[in-house]
Amino acid sequence: MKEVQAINAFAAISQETRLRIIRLLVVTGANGLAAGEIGSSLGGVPSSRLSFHLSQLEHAGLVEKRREGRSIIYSAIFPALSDLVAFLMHDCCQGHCAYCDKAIELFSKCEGRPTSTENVNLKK
Amino acid sequence: MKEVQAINAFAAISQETRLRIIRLLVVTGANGLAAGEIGSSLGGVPSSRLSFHLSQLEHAGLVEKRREGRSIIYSAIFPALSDLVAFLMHDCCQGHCAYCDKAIELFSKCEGRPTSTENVNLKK
DNA sequence: TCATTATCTCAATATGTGTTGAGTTATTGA
DNA sequence: TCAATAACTCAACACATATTGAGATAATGA
Repeated sequence: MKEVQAINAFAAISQETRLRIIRLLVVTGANGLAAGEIGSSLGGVPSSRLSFHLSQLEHAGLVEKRREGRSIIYSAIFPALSDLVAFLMHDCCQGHCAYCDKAIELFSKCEGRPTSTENVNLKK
Repeated sequence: MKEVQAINAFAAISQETRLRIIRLLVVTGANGLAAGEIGSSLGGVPSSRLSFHLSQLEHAGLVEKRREGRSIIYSAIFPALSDLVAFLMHDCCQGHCAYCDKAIELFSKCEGRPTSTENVNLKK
């Protein structure tokens, strides 16, 4: 991940509505939610505002959309989120922080689907 | 962590100079760096600008400072960074993503000091 | 005490961002 | 084809943020 991308991504989520959208989509997972459902989950965000923020998030590379009938379904791009975290914590303690190293590795495995604890093996 | 704090933190790191400062301080670890060292590591940021950005980061709760002689030493607040990541990825896949759950747990253990892999145990 | 170094504060300016409302495009079912 | 629904685009305004330079404060060593 490049610095500009990281800056754009952080800028995207440093706004109330957008942060709420992303957190909602993180909980929702890979299936995503229709724009309208997002708006109502967030307590009735006006459509023009919602649309504006969704396109900001899309531009920042954090969400993607697909059309399904009348609806446009938005979902979080999980690798983008994990790259973002990795960029922030890169080389923690000069690369000698085993906690962060391992955490970054685990995040990168998330694909927006429920995972069983059995898949989580700490030894490489 | 509250939403406002998260928004302020993300806003703080969505600016080139500040993102670079934080990443530098993450690599540096708990010992921190003097303001002047930060400025020169970043390729000569003018002092008034550096000072402005450091105080923004401090306000956002991401760095702390202490005086040592003439210098003011800044260091990253590691728990704040891990809380931030946790806030973003909270309840991933409705709380059924074992990767993210574990990653969040590991991040929270980082204290800005090198860690040996022996300390990293994935079974609770 | 004085000069020096390190860092911060402040005000002015320029630039960027969020919100709003009106109007537009796309899809569906009658 | 038409009405209804879902979502988007655009322009205008208000507000927030970054940069700059000048000046202030704090600690050190001679």
